[in-house]
Amino acid sequence: MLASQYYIRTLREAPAEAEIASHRLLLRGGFIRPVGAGIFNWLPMGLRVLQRVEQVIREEMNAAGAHEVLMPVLHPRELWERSGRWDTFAPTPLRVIDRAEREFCLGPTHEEVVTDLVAMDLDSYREIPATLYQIQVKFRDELRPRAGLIRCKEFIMKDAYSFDRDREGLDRSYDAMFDAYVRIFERLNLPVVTVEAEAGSIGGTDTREFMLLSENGEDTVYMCDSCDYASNSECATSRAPQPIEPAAASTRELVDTPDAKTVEQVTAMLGVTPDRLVKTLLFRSDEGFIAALVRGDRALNDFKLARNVQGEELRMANDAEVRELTGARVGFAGPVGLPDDVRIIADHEVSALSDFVTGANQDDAHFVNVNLGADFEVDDWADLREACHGDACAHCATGTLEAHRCIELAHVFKLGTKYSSAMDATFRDAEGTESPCIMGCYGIGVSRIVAALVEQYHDDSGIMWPREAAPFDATILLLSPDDDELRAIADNLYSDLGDRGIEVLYDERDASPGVKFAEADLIGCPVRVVVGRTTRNEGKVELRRRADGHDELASLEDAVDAVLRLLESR
RNA sequence: CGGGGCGUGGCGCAGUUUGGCAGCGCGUUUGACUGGGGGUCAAAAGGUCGCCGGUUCAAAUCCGGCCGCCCCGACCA
Repeated sequence: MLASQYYIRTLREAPAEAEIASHRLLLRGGFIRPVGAGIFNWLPMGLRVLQRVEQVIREEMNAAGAHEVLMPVLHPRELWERSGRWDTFAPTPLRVIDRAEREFCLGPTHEEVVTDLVAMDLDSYREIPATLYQIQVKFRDELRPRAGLIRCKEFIMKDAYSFDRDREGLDRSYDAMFDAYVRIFERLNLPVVTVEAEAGSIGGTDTREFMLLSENGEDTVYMCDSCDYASNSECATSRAPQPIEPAAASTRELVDTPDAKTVEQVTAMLGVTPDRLVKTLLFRSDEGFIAALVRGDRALNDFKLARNVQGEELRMANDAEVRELTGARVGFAGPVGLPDDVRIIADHEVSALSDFVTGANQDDAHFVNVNLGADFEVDDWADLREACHGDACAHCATGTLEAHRCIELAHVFKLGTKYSSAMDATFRDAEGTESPCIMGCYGIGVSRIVAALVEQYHDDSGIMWPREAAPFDATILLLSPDDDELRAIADNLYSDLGDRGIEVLYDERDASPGVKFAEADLIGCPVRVVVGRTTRNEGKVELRRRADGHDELASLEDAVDAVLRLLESR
C-alpha cells in the first residue's frame, strides 16, 4: 500500500475523551473514530487489524471443525419469549418496533436464533455433533459504555454454538473450542489466563473466561500464588476461618446510634473496627424473606447468595418491607429478634466472631456484645462474601489469593438443554427416541481483542502490533522521495516484499523524516525498513523491530530475507 | 440511574470568576527553503462559542431548560 494513496489519518494530539492507552492510540493512529458513546467507526487501518484478528479466529474455528454461518441482527420478540429471556436478559436488549408494531431486539447474543435454526434443520443423531459460529456485530444496552473499544454498545463478537447427543459429546465439543481458543490467543500473542466464572444471563455450567491481566480491565480475578486456582471475583472462594466457641462472656447491650446507617458511620460512632460488626442484608425471594449476614468489612456476593436460595426471584427488600420486618428504617437491621419466618444465612466468617455489633431492629440503635447462640441462631452457613486480596486459598493448604485487574476476552459455557428444550431443538437417537440437543456456547470479543492488544503492546510513541494482528507486516520509509536512485531502491524492495506475501505500507510521501518516523511508531507495524542516508552511503537499508527496538542493517540483496526473518522472530 | 467533570475553527486548550472586538498552539492550504525523529520562514483559509429560551444597550461569559461526551459508582443498609 502506498501511503500517499492510503487513508492515513493520524492525530498529533489525542482527543481529550480518551484516557486509557488503547482508546487514545487507536484514535491517534487513525484506526477508529467515535460516533457516539460506545459506538465507533472503523477506519481502513483499523478495519485491517480487525479483519486480521477475525482471520486468525476463523482459521482456528475452521480447524476445530466449526462451520461459519451468518445470523441476523434483528431478532423477533417471539423467539426471545420462547426462551423466557425477553424480560430477563441483562443487560436489557435494545428493542426496536417496525411499522406494523412488531417488536424485535438487536441481538445481544444468538442462542435463540441458532437454536431455532438448528431445530428446523436437525432431525437425527447422525447429523450431530455440529458446531456453528459467526463473526458479527452485537448490541448491548450497557449501563455505561466505557474505555473505548473495551465496553461498547455495539461491538464485534465471534460466537459459536455446539450441539451434541450427550454430555460426553458436549465435553468433546467444549474441549475442542477451548483448545481452539488457546491457539487463537497464542497466535495473537495474548498471554491469557483462564478462570472460573459466572454464567450470568447466558446460563449453564462449567463456564470459564479467558482473561488478559491489565490495569485497565474492568474485571477482577483472584489467582492463588501457590496452586493453579484462578477465578473471577464474581465467584472466587476463600478458605473459611475456624469457627470459635461462642463465648457469650458479655451481655448484649442496646446503644443509641442516631442516624448511623452505614457501617462506616456506626463503627465511627462506636469506636470499633468494621470487622467487629455484622452486616444484615434483607432480601425477598420466592421462598420468602432472607437475612444475609456478612462481616462489616466484607461485601456480599449476590451470585453466591442466589446459589443458596430457592426459586428465580431474588432482590433486596424495599424500604417498606424492611420496616415491616424490622420495625425500623433501612440501616438498622440485625439478626436479633427478626420474625421466625425470616431465614438467616450467614457467611462462614461470622462464625469466628464474638461480642460483635449488629443493627437493633429499631430506629437509631444498634446492639453491641452480640453473640451467636446467646442472642440468635443462624439457619444456614454458606460462603457469601466477595473474596479479597490476601485471603487464604480454599483449594490448597498454603496459598494466598492475589487480586488482578483484567479484561475478559472470551467466555465458554456448557449450556446443557436450556435452549434446546425451550426451542425444540431435538434429535432422534438410534432407538428413535427424541431428546433435546446438549449445547455449549463459546464467545470471543473480537473488537475487544483489538483494544486488548494495544493495552498489552504499546509504548509512549505508539502501538506495537503482533504480526498476526498488524495492519501491515512492515512499513518502508523512503526518507528522500526526490532522490531517484533511493526511490528506485525502495520501489524494488516494496515490490519484492509484496511478491513474498509481505503486506507493506510504503511511505513514499513528500513529508519530513520526523513525520514518517513518528507516524510509523504510532501505527506500529512490526518491522520498519528505512531507505535513506545509510542506503546512499553504504548501500544498506536499516531494519528495526517495533516491539523491542532491535536494529540491524541489511544489504539490498538480503533485505527481503532479513525482513522475513524479523517477522518470524517474535 | 446517582455523583463529578467537560462542551469555544479538524485536534489540544485559554477566555467565563468581574458581561464590552473570539484568541493561542498544533494541524490544513499556498509559496520558498529544508530533508534522519511531528523542521523553518512568509501568507491564507477556517468559528451560529453544544441547542433552545430568558435577562441586558450589549451574552462564550449571567439565569432557566434541554442535549451530548468523559470519569467514578450503581441493590453492599
